[in-house]
Amino acid sequence: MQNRLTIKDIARLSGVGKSTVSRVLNNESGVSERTRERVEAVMNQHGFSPSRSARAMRGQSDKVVAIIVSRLDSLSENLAVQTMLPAFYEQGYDPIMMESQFSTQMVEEHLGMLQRRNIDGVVLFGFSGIKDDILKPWQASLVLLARDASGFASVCYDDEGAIRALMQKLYEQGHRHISYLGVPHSDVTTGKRRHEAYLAFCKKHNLPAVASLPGLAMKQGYDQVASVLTPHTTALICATDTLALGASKYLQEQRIDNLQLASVGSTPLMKFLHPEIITVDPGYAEAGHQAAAQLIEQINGRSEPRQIVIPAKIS
Amino acid sequence: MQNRLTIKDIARLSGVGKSTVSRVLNNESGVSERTRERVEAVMNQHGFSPSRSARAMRGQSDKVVAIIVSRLDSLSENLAVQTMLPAFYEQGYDPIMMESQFSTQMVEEHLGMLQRRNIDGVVLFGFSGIKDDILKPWQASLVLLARDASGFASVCYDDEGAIRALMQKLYEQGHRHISYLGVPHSDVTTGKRRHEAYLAFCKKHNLPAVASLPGLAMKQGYDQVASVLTPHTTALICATDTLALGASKYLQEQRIDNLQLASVGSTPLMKFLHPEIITVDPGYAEAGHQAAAQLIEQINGRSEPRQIVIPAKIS
DNA sequence: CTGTTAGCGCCTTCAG
DNA sequence: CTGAAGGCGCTAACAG
Repeated sequence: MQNRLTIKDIARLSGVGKSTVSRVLNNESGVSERTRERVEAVMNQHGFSPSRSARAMRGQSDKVVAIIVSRLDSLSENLAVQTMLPAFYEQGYDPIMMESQFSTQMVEEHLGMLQRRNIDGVVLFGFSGIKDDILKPWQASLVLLARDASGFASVCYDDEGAIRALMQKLYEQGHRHISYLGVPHSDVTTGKRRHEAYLAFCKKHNLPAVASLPGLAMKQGYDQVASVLTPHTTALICATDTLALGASKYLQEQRIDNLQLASVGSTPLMKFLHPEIITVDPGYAEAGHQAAAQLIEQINGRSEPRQIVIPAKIS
Repeated sequence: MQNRLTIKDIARLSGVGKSTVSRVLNNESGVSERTRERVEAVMNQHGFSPSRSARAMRGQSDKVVAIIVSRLDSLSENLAVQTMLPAFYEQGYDPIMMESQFSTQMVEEHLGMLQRRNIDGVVLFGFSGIKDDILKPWQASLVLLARDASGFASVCYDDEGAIRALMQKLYEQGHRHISYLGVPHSDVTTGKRRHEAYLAFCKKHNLPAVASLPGLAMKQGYDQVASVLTPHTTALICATDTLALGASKYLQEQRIDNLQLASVGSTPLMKFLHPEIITVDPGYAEAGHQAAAQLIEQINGRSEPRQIVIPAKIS
């Protein structure tokens, strides 16, 4: 870890000047093919790699980004992060992880810390309560996930499309009494948009709407399913897989098995525990990919903040 | 993000020399109280924070560590990482995340990458197949989690104690036909040690041992439970919560409800889905904490590689 | 095309 | 106790 070579060494070893080595290193034009090859040979031979810190000091960028997840054990966020990591590595960025635990205060603290560390960019998994002005300083180097805000880059799921797809499927199967278990409107995407999509479909097809919006937690699903079940109910849509997990536990306990469950989010756990549930994949993997790509483009100044929506795929 | 202040600015603003500012920054002795206060005042006033890269360049350490998890969605590893992150932040270390997906090749690649980046240390969640010689170069700055290897620092769970505690509990409840669902011996800790602890208990108390070691996956638990159920079986121990999840799905489907389940690993998901299962907490949270602490001590040269074992807590 | 010359922000002698 | 000078590894002008 100690006596690593420097460009100076490489220069000496290949009989050229430091700057030539630097040019080769950065694939700059204006180096003869012969010289380049020679220098590259020496580099490989010694397994040379330039000092990050030194480059950072000159270039202002240390090629570090942060990913702030809400919870490390969020099934959906995991899927997104899983595709994000390789994408960052590929471009030479080191992703550091932080957990917000759905606390705006933690987000603030983390962002403060990141700013002091002069980090290149941030992917933030959004949740309700985050105020835009906290994010302001990051406008140019932030990608919001699962949430959008005007002026900020974001990668969102197609909340409306996802719900509509599920409803459509159930409708085609003949269901006419479909209940809904969701999240309060204070959560704009998972809460409001999905619920409204449900209501819209019901209205359009003249179906009775029976809904409850307890929250994101499994236990809330478990506790509240009963409240949306009527004697006519034949199907139930859950806004998230977590809610569906809670709901189905209740249904199982009550031995209610004449109900078609459907939910947004086809995580592996869900697929395994309840393959009978109709799910729609909001495209977590794709979202992770896009978020990383977008952030990198922004960092390199090759893109303005864009708002991306991932199409949902029924599965 | 652009024109941050430097110690030079602070020096000018407080009417001292750069070196004095540097001394204050590093809490070095040999600065008069008055000067120190003045400089500190200016620093706070301007929210000054020194450039990481510049310090790194001089000091060799950029205060970055890596955490290599096997899978981002591992419930147990998540719990450990959750306590690790704050511990690292507190000491000024940035933890970057990597996923090995149980592939030794990925581990190699990641470690190579980390070495090139001149990182300070690594926490590696071990699994079977990792060869010691790959880790050799990291001997001084690596902490192995959930696995041990001679010469390396490690934080392990008390596999034997955990199983014994579960067996003891079941035994006290009157169970005499306890089956076991585990992991192959190629996995030394979760596989071999736990299984042997089971066998030892059976032998000591003269119980019949009925076991199968399918693997780590939920589906394997699901597929293999049947093979360890005899007409006499009244209890079943699973080596991991994941296996237990798979097993209990099968039992539920078969409407087998006269079986006491027990498992190592009391993750929140487990607690929620199956509160009736007897679990023992291997101390994931504590392990994360200790791993971070140990790594930091090693980096600072304040500790040799130690092998730590976390006591299991029945819950 | 290539080498030389300055720094980037910080820490570390070495003189005052 | 404090300031000035030098250098860490690299990039970016500027000369050849």
